[in-house]
Amino acid sequence: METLRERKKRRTREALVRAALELFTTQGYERTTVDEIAEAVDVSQRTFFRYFAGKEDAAFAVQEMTEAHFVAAVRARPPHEPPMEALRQAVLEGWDDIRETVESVVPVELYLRMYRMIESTPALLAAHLRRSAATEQTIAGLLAEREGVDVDADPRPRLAVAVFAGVIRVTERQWSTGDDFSLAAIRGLTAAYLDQVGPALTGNWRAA
Amino acid sequence: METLRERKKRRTREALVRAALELFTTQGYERTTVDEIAEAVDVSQRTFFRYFAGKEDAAFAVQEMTEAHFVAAVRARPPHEPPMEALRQAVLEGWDDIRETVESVVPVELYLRMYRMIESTPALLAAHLRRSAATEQTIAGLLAEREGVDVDADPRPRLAVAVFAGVIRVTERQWSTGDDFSLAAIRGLTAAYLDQVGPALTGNWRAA
DNA sequence: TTGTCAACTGTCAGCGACTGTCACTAGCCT
DNA sequence: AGGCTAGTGACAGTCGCTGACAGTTGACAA
Repeated sequence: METLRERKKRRTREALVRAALELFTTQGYERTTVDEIAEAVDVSQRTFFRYFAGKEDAAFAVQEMTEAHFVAAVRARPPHEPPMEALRQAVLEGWDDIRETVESVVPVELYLRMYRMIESTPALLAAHLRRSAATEQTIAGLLAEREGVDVDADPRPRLAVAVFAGVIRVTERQWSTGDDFSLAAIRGLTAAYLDQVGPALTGNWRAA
Repeated sequence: METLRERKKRRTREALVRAALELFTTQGYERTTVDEIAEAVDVSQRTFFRYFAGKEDAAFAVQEMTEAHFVAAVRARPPHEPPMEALRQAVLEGWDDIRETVESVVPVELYLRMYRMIESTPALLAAHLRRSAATEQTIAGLLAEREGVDVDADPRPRLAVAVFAGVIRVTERQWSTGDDFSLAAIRGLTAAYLDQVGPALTGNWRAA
């Protein structure tokens, strides 16, 4: 069972995340200082840095949970599914699950606002892309294992994941700049865009 | 013609770039301070920041030239070429041209070392990915124009570019972690990986 | 050629992110 | 109850970066 000390720690951490996201999404990321976040939770700046490696870390605390969920979702896919189909299903079916997990820490609405803030803040976008690249590595490893090929010898796992991730990026961007921020919207976009990959690669587009 | 002032400016800037890349590649990016770079060229720290928006900017000074070249190469492709073919040719044929341009500022060997440093330094990798994302936007616009479609209404331009960029990323990574750093090597990898996209997307991989 | 103007530059001062150190408090465990 | 230790606060210091101001030097006209 959870000791008092651990409980306090978890509370402090979650309070810091909530305060950080709230401040980031209202004043902007750069204009929010670590001191402000610490003060909002009534701890010292030094303590903030004991919970997070940096300001950036706090900003991605929730994203980290969703990434872990996606990886788990891919891992849970039936082994007979072709690679791209497994990725597709994992991302489409994962959202409801993710929603619940997120809600246990911060309001989903705050999570969505933060998502947009990441997309529109260069420093955060850069960090997001780097983190995505790391996740891609993990997924590539999973696919290789599923299909029984060697990740380093066979380029197909990494290529498939890179292509998939590229589509997801376009989807994210479109969703975050649109005006419908519902989960249904991003699911619809994801499915539609994945279906458009084939047409986008073949021939020229004037014929259609 | 170039005035004395402009000549001095250009020399200072190029000296700063060379000093920066030299220091970054030998001591590492984080362990190199702006003061060191400025001191190596015998200017004040303040002057460094008048030439570059930040330490990061200096690190990507050369990359910026190659990106501009790639965009120009795509723009120069015959309009009848299908989109993906235009990108492929632009990247494969662009290298020799780029090599010359790079050489006019820093030794190619230093450029290659810097490339690897970027791939292996999280902060630089993040910046690199963000910059790539920006370039992707530009290319997507070009493709849309070529094909006479609307970038915002038709997802295909962005999807095609995202897929292409994903493949290039995998190629870059493979090249920078391998042991053959020649231009021929990266050209070969690029062609091979682009050809592998189709197979990577369809069916499962065990059959092959 | 010379004087004026604008462009560059150096110096100084300061902010914010981040780190090391050290003393201290508060939960844990016997 | 009392020792042990994880967690914290306070303080000082480094580094990236910016603003303000003053000095210098090249450009260009008279």
